[in-house]
Amino acid sequence: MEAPGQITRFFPVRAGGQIANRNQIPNDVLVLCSGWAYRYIQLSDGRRQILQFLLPGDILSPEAIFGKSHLFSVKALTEVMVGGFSTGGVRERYATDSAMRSTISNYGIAEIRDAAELAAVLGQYSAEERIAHLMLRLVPRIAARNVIREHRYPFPLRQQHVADAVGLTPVHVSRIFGLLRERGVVSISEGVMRVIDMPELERLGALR
Amino acid sequence: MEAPGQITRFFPVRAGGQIANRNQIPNDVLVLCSGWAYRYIQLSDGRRQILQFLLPGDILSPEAIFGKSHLFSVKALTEVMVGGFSTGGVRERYATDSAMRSTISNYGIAEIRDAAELAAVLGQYSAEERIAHLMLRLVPRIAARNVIREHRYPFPLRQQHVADAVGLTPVHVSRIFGLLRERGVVSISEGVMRVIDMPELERLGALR
DNA sequence: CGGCAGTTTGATGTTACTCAATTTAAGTGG
DNA sequence: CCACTTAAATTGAGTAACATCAAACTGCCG
Repeated sequence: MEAPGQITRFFPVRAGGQIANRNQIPNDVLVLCSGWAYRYIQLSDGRRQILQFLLPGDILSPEAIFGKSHLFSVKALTEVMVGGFSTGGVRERYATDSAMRSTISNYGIAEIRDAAELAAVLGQYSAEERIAHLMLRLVPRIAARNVIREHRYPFPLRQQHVADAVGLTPVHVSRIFGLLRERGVVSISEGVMRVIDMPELERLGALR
Repeated sequence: MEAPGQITRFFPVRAGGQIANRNQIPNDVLVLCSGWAYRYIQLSDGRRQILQFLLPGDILSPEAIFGKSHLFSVKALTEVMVGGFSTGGVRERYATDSAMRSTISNYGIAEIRDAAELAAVLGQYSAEERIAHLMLRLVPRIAARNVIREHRYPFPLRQQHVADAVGLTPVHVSRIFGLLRERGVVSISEGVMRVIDMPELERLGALR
């Protein structure tokens, strides 16, 4: 067996490309090395729910650690590089290394928390609140990976992605974007999100 | 230290009573021994999202295993009995017993899957589909714990609980219940859910 | 019998969806 | 550099789904 923790694959995926399919059995634990991706659940009638946007360093398929079939499908949003660790190696370390166990269990708990908060937002929040919440969650994650000047965050999502993430139509997302821009809260265009009034964004979107 | 896996507390909670609060640090890993309870996230303006209904045998607070603060609040729906295991004991077994690790990690994965599916339902499904989905998920879980005759399932939820679980108002839940009853799909009254047309219920509520 | 919590029903209001047209932005090939 | 094409975003008008408000009804318990 190869050394645990070793990257066994490293490959590019072009923007829009499929990286994993729900219910398939994974070969590796996949990690996003560069670019953006997203997890989603596809319904047979064409609707889909985007569950999480993934940034460099994120694990694409946490369930793969335990050799279970994929819980979600994953697609590349931009051009990405993906690294793959052998599941065997990771599970080996999970069994023997208590620091690794702690890392993985914390990761799992964060996943549960995020999914539950998303459910609360989708169940209870209005269109405006949902969109504000999405922005608010992305801001610190983008900031952790990019140099941010003048509150301008790289933002490669199309309005269709936002719509699928918050359970609205792209048309309605466009209207809300217009509203938020007009009211001087955030302004999204040309792949950049500019946060103008952070306190207001928090008031709208924070989970309290 | 007490023997791991030992029940250290065992206590009743009356219907409607609080069992755990989000963000508090848990003392024990709590297990529901009898009755119904539910996990939810409470918002400061009074709205709340019910995330899961809990039946006997369910762990009320899975995150407690790792000593993290509660991810959700928990309330008793009916009168319940709750058992508490010391977190220390469970974590001890988690570290040393690989079967225990596997059980817990599977449990965690199921939690992530359920929360993600809930998010998909809340984000994408119509009122009717959401309610059908809720019923559909409950049916096998109720059946595993009760003798079912003539497709009649014990169902202690008030319409307010259903509303908070699917993100609708109680008034609208009442209308949809009326519709489903009239169309001969399911009929809910007096604490009993009667499934009349299971295939139709699946067609409406299954996640495909 | 009266009171209370929960459900049902009706009327009306609001939010978000649908459909369709227009504008904008970003290529692409001449 | 400029028509031409195409994908994405915006805007408007009409509609459907769900919320709100309020009243009536039900079953239950004292």
